[in-house]
Amino acid sequence: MKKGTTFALRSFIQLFSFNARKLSSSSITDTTRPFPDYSPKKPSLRDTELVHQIANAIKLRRAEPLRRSLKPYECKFKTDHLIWVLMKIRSDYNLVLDFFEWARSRRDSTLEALCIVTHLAVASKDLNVAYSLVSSFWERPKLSVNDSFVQFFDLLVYTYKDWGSDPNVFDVFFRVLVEFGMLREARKVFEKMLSYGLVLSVDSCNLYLSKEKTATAVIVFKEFPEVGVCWNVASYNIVIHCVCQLGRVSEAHHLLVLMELKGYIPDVVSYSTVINGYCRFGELEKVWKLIEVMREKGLKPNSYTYGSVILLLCRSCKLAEAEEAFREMIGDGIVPDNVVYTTLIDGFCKGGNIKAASKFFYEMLSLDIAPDIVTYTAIISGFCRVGDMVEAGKLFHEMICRGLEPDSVTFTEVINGYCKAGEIKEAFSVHNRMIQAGCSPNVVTYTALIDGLCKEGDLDSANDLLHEMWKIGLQPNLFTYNSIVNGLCKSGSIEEAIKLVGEFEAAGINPDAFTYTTLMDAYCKSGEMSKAQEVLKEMLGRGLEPTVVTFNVLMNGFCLNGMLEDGEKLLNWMLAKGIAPNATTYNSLVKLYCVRGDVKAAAAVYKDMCAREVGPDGKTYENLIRGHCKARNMKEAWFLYRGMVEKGFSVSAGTYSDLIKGFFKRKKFVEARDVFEQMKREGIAADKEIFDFFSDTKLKGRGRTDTVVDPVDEIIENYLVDEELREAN
DNA sequence: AATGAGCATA
Repeated sequence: MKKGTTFALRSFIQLFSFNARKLSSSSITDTTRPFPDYSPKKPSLRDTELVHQIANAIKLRRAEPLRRSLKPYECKFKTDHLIWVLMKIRSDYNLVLDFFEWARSRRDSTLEALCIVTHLAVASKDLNVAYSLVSSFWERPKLSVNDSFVQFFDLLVYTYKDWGSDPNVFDVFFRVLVEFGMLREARKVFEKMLSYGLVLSVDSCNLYLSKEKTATAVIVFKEFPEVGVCWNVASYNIVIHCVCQLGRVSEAHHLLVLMELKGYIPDVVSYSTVINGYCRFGELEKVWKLIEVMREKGLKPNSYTYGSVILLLCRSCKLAEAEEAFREMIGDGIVPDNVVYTTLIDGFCKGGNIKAASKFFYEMLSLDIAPDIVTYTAIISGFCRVGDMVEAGKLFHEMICRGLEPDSVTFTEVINGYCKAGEIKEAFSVHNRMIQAGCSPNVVTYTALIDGLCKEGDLDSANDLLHEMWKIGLQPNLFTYNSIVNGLCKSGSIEEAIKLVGEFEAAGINPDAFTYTTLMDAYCKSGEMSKAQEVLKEMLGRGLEPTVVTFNVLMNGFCLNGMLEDGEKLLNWMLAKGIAPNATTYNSLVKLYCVRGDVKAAAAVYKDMCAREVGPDGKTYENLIRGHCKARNMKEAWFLYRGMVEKGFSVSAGTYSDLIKGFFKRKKFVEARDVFEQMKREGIAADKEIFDFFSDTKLKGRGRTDTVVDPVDEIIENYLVDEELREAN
């Protein structure tokens, strides 16, 4: 524990502020209460004799174990004697501790004695022991917490004058309360101490400030100086953080400026906290500017500062810049920690670039930076996201082997991964393991399972699970209901879904943009565009903010239904309204143009999206490659394929097929085979069509031998076996 | 004194 410093408030002011003013010191005596006198019960003659004997025995036989020295007195010793003995041995602090422990072990201790020993510990500057003595009071359950607290505190005050008179004791007491989350009680202690003319140390007040609710902390920060607390830089940092948490980042920035004007020199933490605030609200420009300012002040951004910036860049899909910032940080001589690595890993996983994420993961391993459960959860979720449950399972196992216990987040992530991969059985088996491991599934876990069942079309089981949730006392939330709404929609029961929305709304859970977007999507896909627009109207009427996805659903609807003009109109409308389209928005249009055979138009859309700095995703590439392959424009298709791989997007079996077919049509057999080999290396099985291409060429003798797949090629062989089996059935 | 992870929509 840090050493606390307590000032006698009034004398502090007298010394430094109102040096020679007697008036203030006389007004002090008016308002300040003196500490009470200590008047213990007097021992009887017989007790005095016993106490004397005990004290002498343990003092003289200091070298022996206390238990042995006290053996002769064991029977006669009563709780009342404890304090009288302590009075006799108080100058020998270590003896006091031993004796108190002895009395405690035979349950002959009192709260008053605990207070006395605490005072002696503080007086001996043994703050750690003082801290654990006070803590021990709350670690052993008492009848009523509140009563005991008052009792404890009153006794501490009562014994103060005679047993130590070291004001640090109240800092210790206060800190324990704060650490135990008893903030109201801590506050009471603070105020009581004021009435005795003592003000607790800044360090203790900072601890309290950091644990208090954000809004309260801001108020405390304003009020405490009035009673004599002199805040320091750390206090400012805590409050800056609170103000950021309240979403008032510019105010926090203002506080940063203000503190400097008041003579407190902001440090790296002050700047980093405001920077982190701006990062949370996506104000990248202000972030760069502030980093510049802090550099000018001679402060070097550290891994926290960079971590915040990197997180923002990841969240805004600027992964290349995130990596750039990371390299810059290393170039700056800052050693990255596991948090920064985890941020990057998670960022790249969410951006669909599992390769880059893995690269960072192994990079951190090679640097001996130990991944923790958050890191593992991030990388596992990355593999889950791309549907690679084999790798996800491996990492899950590896993490357990490293002695890291998966928590409910990790388990839920894996369960969700299996659900999304359609492996519901596996998901439930992990669910069972989770329970066996003593980890309780929560609403998120159940929602993942329900969503998985819904996507399987097993709405009955989903419903059963919903009832199980109720049974074990878990309240389904909006996520849970939205999953079921989606399930109903996908199974064609849009009306049922709408009924359910009405039901949970009546139960006090209001539908959100997700709910409405799901319903819109259902109508779009069933070709009922006017109904979809009605849902949109209702959603807007309720003041719900549509998201890009809402418009993407609409865009997808237009494109699916061949309403190209409406789609283009929607895009322009979005641009005019300042709603930033993303890759999915453009993908719908790209796809429609490709389907119509208008690759030129598709390429124009692609160019447009790039010009607007919307990064293409895997789907963009897939659609464009398919379009170009269909148009036999293999140069362009190959270029896009290279770009796609370079950016780390995984290439699907479909895209490989498109390329192979395209090359075949162009009679580029070497290229076709290269792609096929690459596909094999990735462990992706070719479909029948591709196989036919290769076998046809072979049969017809059109291809050169080296372009033909080896007849013992395992994939084809496997395929043949499969086909034969299928045909046999 | 300040950073990182899970569930719903295209």
